[in-house]
Amino acid sequence: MATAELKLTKNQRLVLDLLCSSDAPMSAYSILDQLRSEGLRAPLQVYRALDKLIGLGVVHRLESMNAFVACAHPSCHSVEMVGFAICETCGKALEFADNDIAEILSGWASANGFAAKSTSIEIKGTCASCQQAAESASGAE
Amino acid sequence: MATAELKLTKNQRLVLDLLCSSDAPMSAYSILDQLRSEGLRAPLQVYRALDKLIGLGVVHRLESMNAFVACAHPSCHSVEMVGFAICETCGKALEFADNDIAEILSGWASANGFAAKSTSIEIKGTCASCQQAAESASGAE
DNA sequence: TCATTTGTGTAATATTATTACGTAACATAT
DNA sequence: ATATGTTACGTAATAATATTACACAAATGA
Ligand SMILES: [Zn+2]
Ligand SMILES: [Zn+2]
Ligand SMILES: [Zn+2]
Ligand SMILES: [Zn+2]
Repeated sequence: MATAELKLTKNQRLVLDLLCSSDAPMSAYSILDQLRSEGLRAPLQVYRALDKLIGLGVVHRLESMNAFVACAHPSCHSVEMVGFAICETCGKALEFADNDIAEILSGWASANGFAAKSTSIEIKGTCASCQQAAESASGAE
Repeated sequence: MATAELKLTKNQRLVLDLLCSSDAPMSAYSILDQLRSEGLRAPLQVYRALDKLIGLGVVHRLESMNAFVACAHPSCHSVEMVGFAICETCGKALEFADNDIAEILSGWASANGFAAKSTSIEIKGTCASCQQAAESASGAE
């Protein structure tokens, strides 16, 4: 994560560091709860920091979950197209980037006269490790 | 819209018909307000109807807007992959289906051991007619 | 210095969604 | 017909998520 050199305010830094240390997406209010000890008191302090970080591309919003996650990519913080595979069992979100999809989507957009600003792809399902866990559990019964 | 032959309850029918007659996505609470005259009183009545209709594939949820829209496709009501281009100016949502994208995404999923259940793609931007309106407005100044 | 932008803190409020509980309608198998 | 299981309904209360409004402070740049 090459976010250390970013010039951020105290609140923005707190939120970003927390998200980076989390292994799963967090809601704005759980971010707030975690940062009360650091002096944050109101939802707006979190939402403002999140807005800025999302604008920088170092945090993404998971639209389908009202949750937020640090960008998994070391440098290329895309705001234009972001994709996640979200496991409904463990709650983790795998970020992916796919040029082919980006091209098809921008092709569709230009063919339809639509000026795209940002695209979000969210796949819901079960991740590999949760599938294995489920298999071995049912096998052991 | 081939939804007439669907066997729905009164509340489900009310919600679906309202969404079909709307030219833009609606929030659950605006659906409720529109249907108060028909006897609906509580959010849950709307959410329950929406859950059912979404399960049938005749209504989609726009994750990024907390809004709901009737499926634009006459027969093939896909639950697996749905895509929308959402205009941030007029609020309308254009539904699209793209086999190429579905294939790439399912390819990514199987390569990563992820069992996908549903996928949502949401493109935010400006639709063709709103772009033209903006152009002619700036040209007229 | 002055003006502008950006960020902060607090309070109040708006919007979206769910839980809990009891009842009614419907299908269908005995 | 009656018992059973499933689905839907209505109401109330509450939880979870997000925004508006206002006043002030810090950083930025001419
Ligand atoms: Zn990213
Ligand atoms: Zn998992
Ligand atoms: Zn559809
Ligand atoms: Zn438009």
